[in-house]
Amino acid sequence: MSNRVTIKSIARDLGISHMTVSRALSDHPNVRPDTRKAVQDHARKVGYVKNAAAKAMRGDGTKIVGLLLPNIVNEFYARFANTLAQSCEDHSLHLIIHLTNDDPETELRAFERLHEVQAMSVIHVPAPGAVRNVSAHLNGVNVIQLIREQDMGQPASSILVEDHRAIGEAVQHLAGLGHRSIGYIGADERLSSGRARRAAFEAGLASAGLASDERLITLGAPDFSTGQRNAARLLEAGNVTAIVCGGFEISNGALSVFLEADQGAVEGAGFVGYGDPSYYAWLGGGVSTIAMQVDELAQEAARLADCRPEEQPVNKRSFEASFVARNTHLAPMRGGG
Amino acid sequence: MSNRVTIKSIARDLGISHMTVSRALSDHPNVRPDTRKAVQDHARKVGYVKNAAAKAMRGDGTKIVGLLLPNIVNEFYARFANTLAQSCEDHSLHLIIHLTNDDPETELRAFERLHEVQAMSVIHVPAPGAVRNVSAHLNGVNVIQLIREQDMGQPASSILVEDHRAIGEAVQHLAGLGHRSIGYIGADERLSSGRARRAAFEAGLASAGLASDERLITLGAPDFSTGQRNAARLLEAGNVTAIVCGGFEISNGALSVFLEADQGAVEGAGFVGYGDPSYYAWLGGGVSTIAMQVDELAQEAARLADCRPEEQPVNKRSFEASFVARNTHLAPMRGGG
DNA sequence: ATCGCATATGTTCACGTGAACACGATGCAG
DNA sequence: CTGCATCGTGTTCACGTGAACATATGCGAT
Repeated sequence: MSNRVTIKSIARDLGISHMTVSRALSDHPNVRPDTRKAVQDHARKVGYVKNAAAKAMRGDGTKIVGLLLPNIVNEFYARFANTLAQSCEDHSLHLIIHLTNDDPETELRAFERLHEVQAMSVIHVPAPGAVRNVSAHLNGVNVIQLIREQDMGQPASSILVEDHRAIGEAVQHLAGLGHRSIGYIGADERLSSGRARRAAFEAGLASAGLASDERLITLGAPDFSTGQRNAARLLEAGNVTAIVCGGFEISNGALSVFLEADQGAVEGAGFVGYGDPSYYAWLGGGVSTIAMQVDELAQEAARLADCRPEEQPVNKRSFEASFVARNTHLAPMRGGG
Repeated sequence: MSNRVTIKSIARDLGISHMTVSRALSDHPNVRPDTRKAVQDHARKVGYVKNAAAKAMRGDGTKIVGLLLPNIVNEFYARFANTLAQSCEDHSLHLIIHLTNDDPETELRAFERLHEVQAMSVIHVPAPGAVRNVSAHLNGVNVIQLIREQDMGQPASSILVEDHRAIGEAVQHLAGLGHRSIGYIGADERLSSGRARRAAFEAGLASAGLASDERLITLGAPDFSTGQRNAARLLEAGNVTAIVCGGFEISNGALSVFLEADQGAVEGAGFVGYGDPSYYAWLGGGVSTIAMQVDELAQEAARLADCRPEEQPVNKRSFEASFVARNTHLAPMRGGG
């Protein structure tokens, strides 16, 4: 049935020892050229593929990279995963995906599953919440945090988005359009990114000469409904003429409120999203937003992941985000046909 | 360094044989209850996690599922992968993702990589092109084809979208709006789905009492640029007043032409897309399209994947697509701010 | 007491790979 | 032609797990 071709079966075929085969296939110098060629030719003919499990058992490292994302539907994460998968191909890494839904329990289980397969590296967007007892699963694992930083009880590399400047520009852009009451919707203080973006927003207000008003800063979980709920609340309260978003899902949620609102309700209201999915260029005449260098983030992630943990120094890199000005005053959706 | 907790290290700790530990952890009956409890407690305390590689080597099956998709940015594939990943979690399966970009060579390499890790099942959207010599990598693998069918030189299950009726409805919907010259953009005959959708389109024309015109049926690779190029061509030629799409990427490409065109160029032109990403509900006032039961497809895929190949009978299931009527005459993008 | 059987535990082995070591053959310096 | 390095190849072992087989203990029936 599952008569797999192994180094030993090749050795039997050729009447030699399995070590000669092993050496020939890994281009070890101490093999006669003709032996090497015979082995390599035969291996190709019978379709030999190395057994990753056997290598893993020897402690040679698994070449498995785990990816933990809140979800993979949001286009930022999807695009990140897409580029990462391609880069992993280039690095001969196996990419295992787990979705956390930003839930610490689910994240913990994902780490455990990755421990099972002895993942070499784990790239993850840390879920909000207290330090979980993941460290048991991180022994000898190369941990790479994405976008957010969180203490894991052991050294970890991180790949961050530096969006301070871009968010400031967004606020100044809105101020330049005459907005004086600008609301903010972001993730709460449990996330490092939530803290940083909120600070960037307030710094932006300050440098635009506007006062910061606690009531216009609305925080919550980094999800669609937080965006939806808070956008509706801010607009209904009527004490805001523009909204800046500080999160991918939050941005989509808030945007949905703008697009589905009556024309009158959001007439003249300004909106700046977060993240730049392809369709933002079209929605409502073009959504102004904060864009990040997704492909670069992913390539850097693959680069960091392609190292045995012991030889990977802890590494921290930031990639600058940019403000994309489009049609900041969105056109709501035309009445459906 | 990597002092992993193993069944043997636990045995040493407790001064018993590793087999007693193995039996206790797998709830084998022949273990004294107190021994079992002692082992399980200790295992939990020291954070034992089973070694997947060792199990794989014994031929116990790897619980690894490979997923081969053209890309993971298109929201259909992203959503499929998202639900599949969650379902795999439920089934305790490890999900490895590979992107084929619809290229047979890349697909072949992906199969080889999955062979390396002895994937138990592979779920894939077959790339267009001739039969590749993948069969060498499919020994003892549970093959599940998604959306498209292609001979792999060995039995394979398949999960398909039955879109004949929905495409027919789309054509009739357009005919009902007065369109007489309806163009079609789809994948060419190398894909089973390309053949089926084209046939469905022509059947739709027939049942709407319209003649089929070869020149209005444009085929190509299942990608964005095919949609873009052919939509532009059909609209410029001016012998078409509506377009039906037969592919996810094709639909996005064609849609981009509508949204970026001058108001005059597409005034009154009808459009029906393929696939139903969330933003189709908003773009251009709402895009009419063919929607599929993505979550159901993914759950069924996980179900089929969670079987040792030898015990998985070949299985063929179809899920009915539906036509979603929205604002069939799209509003182009308003001039940007 | 002896046998037989069930229960609980221990020992050995295989899986595929490659490091470590062992061995014979060749070459070359003394 | 001896001694010793080098080259090509072979043998053994470990990695973690669990099946198969082996052993020990207890207990009831004869």
